[in-house]
Amino acid sequence: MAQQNQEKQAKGGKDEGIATRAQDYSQWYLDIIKRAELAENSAVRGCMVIRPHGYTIWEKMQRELDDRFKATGHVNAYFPLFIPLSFLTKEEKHASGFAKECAVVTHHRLMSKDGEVIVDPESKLEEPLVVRPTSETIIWSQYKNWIQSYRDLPLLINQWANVCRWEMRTRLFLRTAEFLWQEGHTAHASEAEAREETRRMLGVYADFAENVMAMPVVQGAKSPGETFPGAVQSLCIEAMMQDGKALQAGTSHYLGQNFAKSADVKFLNKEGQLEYVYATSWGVSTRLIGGLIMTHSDDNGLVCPPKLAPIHVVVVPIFRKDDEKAKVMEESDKVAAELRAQGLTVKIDDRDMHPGAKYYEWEMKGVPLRIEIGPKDIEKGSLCLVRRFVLEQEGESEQDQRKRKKTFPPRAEALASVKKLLDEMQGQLLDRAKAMRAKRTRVIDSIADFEKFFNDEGGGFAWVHWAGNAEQEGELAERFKTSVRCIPFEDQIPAEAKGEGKCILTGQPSMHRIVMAKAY
RNA sequence: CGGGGCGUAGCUCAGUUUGGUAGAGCGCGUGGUUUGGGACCACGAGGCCGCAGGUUCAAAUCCUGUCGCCCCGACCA
Repeated sequence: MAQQNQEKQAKGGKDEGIATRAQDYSQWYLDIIKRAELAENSAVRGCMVIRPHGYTIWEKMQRELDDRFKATGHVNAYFPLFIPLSFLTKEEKHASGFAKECAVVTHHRLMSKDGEVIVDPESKLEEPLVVRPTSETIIWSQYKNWIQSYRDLPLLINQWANVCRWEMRTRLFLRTAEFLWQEGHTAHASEAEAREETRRMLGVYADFAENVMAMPVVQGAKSPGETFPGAVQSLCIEAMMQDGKALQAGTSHYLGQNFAKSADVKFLNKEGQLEYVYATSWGVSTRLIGGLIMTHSDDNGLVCPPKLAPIHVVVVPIFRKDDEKAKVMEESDKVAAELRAQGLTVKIDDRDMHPGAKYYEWEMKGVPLRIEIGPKDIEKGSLCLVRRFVLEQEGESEQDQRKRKKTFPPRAEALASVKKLLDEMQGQLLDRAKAMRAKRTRVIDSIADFEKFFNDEGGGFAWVHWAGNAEQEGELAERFKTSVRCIPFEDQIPAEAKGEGKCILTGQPSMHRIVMAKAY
């Protein structure tokens, strides 16, 4: 950003630019988060402060997801932040999977000494407490008391919580030491039912991603190497960001009887026999906000799908003199009231600033629709509607595109069209994201083409036949920084990628193609 | 955790080579003129130069340590 700002200053421009995607994609991502006031770093390494504009997006995500969880029969509950160390050691694979990234509480008291506050060495806990990296262990220790009979099943519980994973390298939203998420934990009387639940909740995530976030995803299973510690099988949704890298946007795990065994949770089935319970867990996190940014935003700032936009419409009053101001403000209030009556969130920006400055600011913050109201509009009985974005047309100048964003419909017509317009924009975002993904998706049958795709053509999703083992996957990771993102379900495979073939690396027969990509 | 870069006003950065009273632009406050794509004038507020030691008559500047941020690796949702 420094270089760009210097350029802008040299041109006499304003010191308010962000990096462009072409210049520096990761800087662009960070600039947007900062300038749209979504989040910022905190005094604690790796932990972020989610600012109101960002948190509102999360609240809207929560509402949409929670409604879907309830509609599929789940209820919310809350389990503790702290997990006794001994709990975490019960399930061996699970424990070793998280061992390297756990925060541990060892004392319970502070004291003053020589003017400083120190940890009181006398207050050492008998058993250290682990700050939850996920809650399977503590939840299942409780489920033991709740489940005796098949009549107690299925147990369908979700919790909204924070979790802590002590990451070496963090990035706002995508990977932070503490993050917010939901974790569903269900118990079932049969493997089939648990597997069905695993798949159902992945479907909920996919529906949410596409229809609320306007972010298309590929649904499938994780390779053994990427399976959740302690799970029998992990399912995932994978989205493609604008730089062609994959983002795991949600996971749903079939846990088999692993946690039931480690927590000793048995139930009496209809036949009167004791059996271990079958389990699932599934989660999405604030990482989705990172995915949202990298799917839709542009060089002017955040682009937010209307369904998640903290503000749907910003009204910018325009006036010169006091008598104009009175009329314009009155009309602005009326317009806002009529839109609010339609259930829309409307902000009137009446700050004493030039209108242009406000336009830039609200574009940066991703408000989908702007209404400019000035004396001319009142006189003509029309409104000036400005969309946050229009679909790109080739060879179009910035000026022309800006014009295309604006319309001046009669007042009544304008107010009646706002919801339709927002819906249309929601749809356009999904279409645009799908087109972007299609452009960076290839069916690939040789390592040479694979290399060309990732090294020369920018990369993306490569649909390849794969029969390699974990070690061979590692070889590709070393050479191209790619990994198996998911083993897609049959219905997720595009027509041109269907059918059997030979492994791209080993030449061994392969039943169907998988998705390889670089990943966040 | 390894390699590289950077920490000076809210932001972006000069100043560090060669030690000598802390700078610019933007932003912020007040007053006035302005307001249909980032307004202008005047006045003003704001920094123990990331932090802690050390060298020195004197440290933003030299030395040591430490913390944080960014980029690239390894690890990960």
